[in-house]
Amino acid sequence: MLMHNPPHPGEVLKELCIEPLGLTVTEAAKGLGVSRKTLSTILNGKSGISPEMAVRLSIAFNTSSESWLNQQSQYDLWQAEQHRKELHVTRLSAA
Amino acid sequence: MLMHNPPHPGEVLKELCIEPLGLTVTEAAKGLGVSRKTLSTILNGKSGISPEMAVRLSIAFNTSSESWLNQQSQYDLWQAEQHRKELHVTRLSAA
DNA sequence: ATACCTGTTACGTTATAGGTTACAGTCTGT
DNA sequence: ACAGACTGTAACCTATAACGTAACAGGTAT
Repeated sequence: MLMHNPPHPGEVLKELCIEPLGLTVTEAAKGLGVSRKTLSTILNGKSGISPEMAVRLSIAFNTSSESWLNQQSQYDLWQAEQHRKELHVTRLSAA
Repeated sequence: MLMHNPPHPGEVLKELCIEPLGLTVTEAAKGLGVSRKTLSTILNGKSGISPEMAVRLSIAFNTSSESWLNQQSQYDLWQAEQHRKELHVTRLSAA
């Protein structure tokens, strides 16, 4: 289980890829083959990185698609773990 | 990038958790706090393991939620990678 | 000031996880 | 043998989220 709130992958994308290369949202979106809106919502943490988007990012930035999707998974999982106590789940053992 | 088609997480869940413990779908669903249908569709590969479901599984089977969600990510990513060629993405470098 | 480009928001579409309910098959107990 | 309870699954509906198109507000340059 993770200890600290992982950053939203869109934040990482912005700081590690978009800004260092001096790319605008428009340019990056065009390169990724998505609308400006789609990229914008990701960068602002409004939506997550889908599996297909992870592949797009891997092509555009020559990275691994796994790293992008794993970041998203860690983020989603941390959110879900916050409600662990509220889930009515019982330990399961041999019937 | 993964080389081989990863199994659907539901298949793993069935073979590693449900069947070894001799649990029925009904019993397991009750323990997990979800409907029989929800568990059934997962076991049959009709739906994936959501972040919340990963946490449920981690509680019920005393495992890590990460392992479940990562399995799902690997599965989803492999599907997305199959269409890598069809995505119109261009390499992005400094503007 | 007028035209263009920026990023973002509003709206509609589509896909999917989830619950409730209904169904078909399989036991079990009279 | 059959009535009842249980099994897993399918049908139907709802909620959430990713995506595109189009409209918007804020700049900048001509």
